Amino acid sequence: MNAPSRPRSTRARPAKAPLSEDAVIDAALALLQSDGLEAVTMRRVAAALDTGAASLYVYVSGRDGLLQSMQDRIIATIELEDPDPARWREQLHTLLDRGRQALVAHPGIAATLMTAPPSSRASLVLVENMLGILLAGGVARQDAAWAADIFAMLVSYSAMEADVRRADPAEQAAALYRAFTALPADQFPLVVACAAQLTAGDSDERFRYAVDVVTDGLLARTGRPA
Amino acid sequence: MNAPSRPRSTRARPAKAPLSEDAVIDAALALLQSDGLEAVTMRRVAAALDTGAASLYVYVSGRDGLLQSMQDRIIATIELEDPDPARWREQLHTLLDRGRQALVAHPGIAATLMTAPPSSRASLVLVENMLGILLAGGVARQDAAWAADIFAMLVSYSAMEADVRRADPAEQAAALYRAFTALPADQFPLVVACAAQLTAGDSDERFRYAVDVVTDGLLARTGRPA
DNA sequence: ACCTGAACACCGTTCAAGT
DNA sequence: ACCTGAACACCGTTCAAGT
Repeated sequence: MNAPSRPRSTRARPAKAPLSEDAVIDAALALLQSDGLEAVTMRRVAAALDTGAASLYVYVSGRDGLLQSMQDRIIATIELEDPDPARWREQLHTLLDRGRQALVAHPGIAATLMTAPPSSRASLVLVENMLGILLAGGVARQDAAWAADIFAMLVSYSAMEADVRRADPAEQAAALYRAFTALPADQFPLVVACAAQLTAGDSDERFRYAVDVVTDGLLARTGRPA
Repeated sequence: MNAPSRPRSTRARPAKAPLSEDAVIDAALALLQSDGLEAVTMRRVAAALDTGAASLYVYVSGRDGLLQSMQDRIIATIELEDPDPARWREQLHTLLDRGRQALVAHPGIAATLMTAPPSSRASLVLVENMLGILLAGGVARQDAAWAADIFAMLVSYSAMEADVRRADPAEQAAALYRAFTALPADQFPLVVACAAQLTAGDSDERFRYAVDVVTDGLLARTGRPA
């Protein structure tokens, strides 16, 4: 049973890549995309690699470390913008949208960004780029620094919202609208009156709005004494 | 060994409250405050109530339901503001600060708000109040509705940041500053140059800033065509 | 030197069996 | 009718024992 007639080229055992940190992260990302975040367990990732959970600890410090590495890999794929004072605001939108899309492409990862904010090289590159764009826009250093934090939060939050609303967002919004309008108007007059506004927009529109509001707020501060 | 001489009033067995949803939530909140979020397990909550985990399922739909109920209890404690056009901006800060403090007083609960946003009556009351304040400030309905979402996010995020920075925030900021200034200046010129700004401010200051920026952004839009 | 089976100390949730 | 012990199907992590 051990001398198969299958042709044995130099690549006879094709896939079965040797274990490595990258292989572990790849397997974990594949699992994340197919089965969601709670499927990313040490045991399941190991099973996907045809080994036991214990073997992963050679390449990864544990589940939290693995999640961090996954974040880094995703963040590193975000293409940067070369700051241009003539179109900085558009560049900001482009960069943040790319970040949001990278997270949305990996459902569940956004939630991990909130509990364990990334402090990796990849995220620093992003901060550097964001600072460049904001400073190109004439935003003061302190404002740019604190705004970078706010924008990062908007990206994560919006991606999380998109994760939650993935299934039939229009129907979810409609259900929310019905729930709001059905509330007792004497107790929730404004929620009832603003039901349409509260449920308006998909997560792209809401994201764009949030970025615009913060940007407008920054501009309102520019050149104004602290 | 079973007939103690201790005086036996009508309250001989003092604490041992009968199980109820409130009792379960109380026990869970106590555990949250003393041992953190990961200590809030069905088994440990049950143990604190001198029973088995299975007994909790009569009063609570499961761990997620329990966490939701805990959120609601905390949110319900937030005192509201009576919207006044003359001082709406101050009222907004007051309300949001109260929300933030309520979350910070229960370390770990903020993280659960991000993954499972509250849709309870208590949070609707808060949205109603926020809308009232913003509309009193002359903010347009659509802006107020979307801004309510952004402010809620700022509150949760800031509380989460405070949770993370609980231990020695000044030293953490100093360590971050050292890390930033130690970066290669050719690759991260702006992060190095803005190290002081990036690490400036405690979480109260950063929170106040974020609320102010968003408010300024809203005002910049007020009366401006969409 | 490298890898891993089996164990440890936990989880949330269910349900048959008890009172 | 109410409660719960014990079981089920999982976790992350460690480490002695194997190759």
